[in-house]
Amino acid sequence: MGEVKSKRMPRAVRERQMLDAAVRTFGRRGYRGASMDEIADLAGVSKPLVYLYLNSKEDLFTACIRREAAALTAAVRAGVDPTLPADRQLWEGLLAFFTHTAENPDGWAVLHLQARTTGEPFAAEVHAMREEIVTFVTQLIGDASRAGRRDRELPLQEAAALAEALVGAAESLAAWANTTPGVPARQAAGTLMNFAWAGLGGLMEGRPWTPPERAQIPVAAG
Amino acid sequence: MGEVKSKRMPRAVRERQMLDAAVRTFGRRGYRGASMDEIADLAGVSKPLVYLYLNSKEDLFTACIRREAAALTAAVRAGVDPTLPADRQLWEGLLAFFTHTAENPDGWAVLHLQARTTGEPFAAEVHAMREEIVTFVTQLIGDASRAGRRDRELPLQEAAALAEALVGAAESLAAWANTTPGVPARQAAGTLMNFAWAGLGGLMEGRPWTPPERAQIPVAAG
Amino acid sequence: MGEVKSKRMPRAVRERQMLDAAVRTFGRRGYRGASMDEIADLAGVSKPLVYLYLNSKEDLFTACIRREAAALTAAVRAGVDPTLPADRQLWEGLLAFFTHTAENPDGWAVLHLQARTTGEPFAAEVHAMREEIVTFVTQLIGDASRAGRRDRELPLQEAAALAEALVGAAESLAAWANTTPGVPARQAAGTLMNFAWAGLGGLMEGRPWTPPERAQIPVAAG
Amino acid sequence: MGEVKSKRMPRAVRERQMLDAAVRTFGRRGYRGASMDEIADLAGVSKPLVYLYLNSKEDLFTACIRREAAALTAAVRAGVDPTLPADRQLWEGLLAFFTHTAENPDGWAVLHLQARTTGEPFAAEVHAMREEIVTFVTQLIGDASRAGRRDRELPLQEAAALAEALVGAAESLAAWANTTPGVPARQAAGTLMNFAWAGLGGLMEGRPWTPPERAQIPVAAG
DNA sequence: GATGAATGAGAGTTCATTCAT
DNA sequence: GATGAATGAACTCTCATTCAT
Repeated sequence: MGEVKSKRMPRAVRERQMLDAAVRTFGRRGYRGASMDEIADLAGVSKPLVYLYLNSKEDLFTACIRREAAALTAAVRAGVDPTLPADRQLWEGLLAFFTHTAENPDGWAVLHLQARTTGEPFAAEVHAMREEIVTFVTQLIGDASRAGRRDRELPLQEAAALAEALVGAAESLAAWANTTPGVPARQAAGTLMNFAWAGLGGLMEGRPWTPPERAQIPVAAG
Repeated sequence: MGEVKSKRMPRAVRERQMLDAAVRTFGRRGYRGASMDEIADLAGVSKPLVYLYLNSKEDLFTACIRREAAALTAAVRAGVDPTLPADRQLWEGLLAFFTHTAENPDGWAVLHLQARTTGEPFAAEVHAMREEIVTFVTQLIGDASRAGRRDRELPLQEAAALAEALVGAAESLAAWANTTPGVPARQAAGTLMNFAWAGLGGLMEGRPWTPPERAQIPVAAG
Repeated sequence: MGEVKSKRMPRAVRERQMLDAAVRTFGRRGYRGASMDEIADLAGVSKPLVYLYLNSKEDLFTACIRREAAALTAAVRAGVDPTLPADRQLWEGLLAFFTHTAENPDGWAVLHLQARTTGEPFAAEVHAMREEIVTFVTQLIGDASRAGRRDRELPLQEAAALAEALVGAAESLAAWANTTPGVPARQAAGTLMNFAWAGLGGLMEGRPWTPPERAQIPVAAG
Repeated sequence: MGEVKSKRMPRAVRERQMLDAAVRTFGRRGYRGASMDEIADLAGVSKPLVYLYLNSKEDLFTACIRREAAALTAAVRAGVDPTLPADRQLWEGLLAFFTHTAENPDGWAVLHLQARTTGEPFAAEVHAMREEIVTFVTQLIGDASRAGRRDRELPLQEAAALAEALVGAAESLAAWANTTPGVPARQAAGTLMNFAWAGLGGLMEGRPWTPPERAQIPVAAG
């Protein structure tokens, strides 16, 4: 015996196989470049079964987006301890984010590259997830601001713009880290944390942000 | 009277019309989502003429990428005065970049969103342009570092990673500024300049980077 | 009732229908003149199904050539008894050849007219089959020569050239017999056999080749 | 000085250039495979000029057929001396035929391969020319028959069928001689003359047809 | 007389999607 | 529950043909 012909599997399992195949195919070929044939083949099922379970290409893509978005936000949430100070929370969130995207490159490609370029029904889906993260970061920045010097608290809109920049930088660095060999998640997170917290100015003046516990987080390599 | 049927135009003019239409269509629909029919219609010509002048969909897309990449780098180069100090150069470059992308949203979409997701022949084309910019920013960071405190000069690899983060942040902010109404190029550039130069830490401690001339560049609104 | 919509047939049957339609269409219109639409219509199926089963126009044409070439050589081989003397073998081969081409005019047109004019991938396919036949005839001529007067055995090259002429004459006569009404296969074979074996000189001197069994094979009609 | 831009040529010359280009292109690509663009390019003129002079692709192809057919029949006619005995006339005709087709391979391809496979308006054009030649050969065979033994004169229909076979063999040998290197026109004509006049039987019994002294065959070279 | 500019019509091919079994 | 059979619609690309200059 063996799994040569593993027919008659419970629906949930089959569905997961299909989504796995779809995420991989959409992530590499894009929405239009991916064909239902290829996805069905990769999932090891017939095409009509894909339609029976997932209705249409649109629905299938949406299901991929939702699953991957949920997985990413869950991973980040799970990595952050909300009782810690803001900078520590940010550090942990970044670490979780870079780790998850590195481990799920196809899922990340679906979210970051493909869903955003394929047009409205899908872009909105991703936008919602992103908004959640940006809001979280905005709050973090606000908290840190209040906990810092009292002279000048950052107004909300300013904090939002900064959160946008920070999240954008993280997204770009994730793509860069996934593409460039030898750049682990921890290092990407370190680079960005330094950049964000100390700024170029601070870095050049020898005042880097210092990560917790593991004393040395090198900015790039060395 | 009336330009109802403005036929028979010199080749150069028609070609520009076609590229304009193609950039707009590719930018909004993506490479595969765009149809040559739609492009020809939008350009006001017949499909065969598009093929006569631009050869194929691939060639047309490549021509779009090249034109837009050249326009963007030209705009940034024109905006920067290489005799100024590094932070001023960065500021001017960002301003030029945000201004140009705001004025050419479709061109920017082609470069940033579509070309990178459509696969190798095209992604490489954009990668070359981006590399040029990243190198420029890396040098800027290096220069600033050498001009600052001598205690610790940033190593090249560190500067490169920071440049990557900075460029990535700029790219993301450009998309954000183009999408969010009421965020002009100047403000996007200001936010990013502050973020990069002072860092969140610096900002929260009331040490923002101060832009030249026009005394106050508020981070977000104001 | 009625077979108005006889859908859902097994693949093998559909494939044969498609090949039949393709042979007919290619035979009459030529490779380029035939459209996949027409072939699909004639086969009673939709175009995508033709592509699903036969891949491309090129592959479809190649499949036609192979099928018809195999059928023709099989028919000739089946008609010839290799234990008989050379002239009897030639007679039987010609008879089988003219009979088969008369019964499959479209297949013969594909092989003789269309495949040879459509360019290299296809011409080579037919050339191989023809070579087989020419070789067979060359051997026959050589055998007959050895069995005849010993004064002068035909050298191989001469036999090959004669075989070429004989096969060429047969091909031309096949087209003529197929086009001219009232010229049955048996008569075409008789004419050629006389021409080949006795030559014009022998015929005019009243020394025709005499076919076996059925005493009288008239040269043309009568 | 210099023919760099040899514009403004008399119509007759331009037309000949176009026909030359057309014969070459049609001969190699076939009617449908040849594009008016390629023909105009090869002729060194613009496409509208081709249309101005030759009206349409159909007309152009017809013009090619007519010109090449006229040239071929003229060459054969010029090679034959009608005062000689029948076998000598046949020999001279074959020699002229093989010589002309060897010297005009594209023209021969248009007549023999392309025009016959492209469908009715064109096939009829070639058929007429061929009929002329077949009739000529039929007469030759009849003459020879009457001049030979009186026992049995060949009936007309028999002579016609033999003429058909002879012409068919000649056509096939022409293609073979043009394709096979090292087979000059004289040899092809010799092979066929032997085949036709003596027959395989006669050849094998050592009674070949003997060509006239080489001296007075001025058809090809000398 | 000669041509650059332009197109209507149709070709091969692919794909998301649905029955009938 | 699962699939082999089948298709409507759309897409890229080409070609013969014609104006306007």
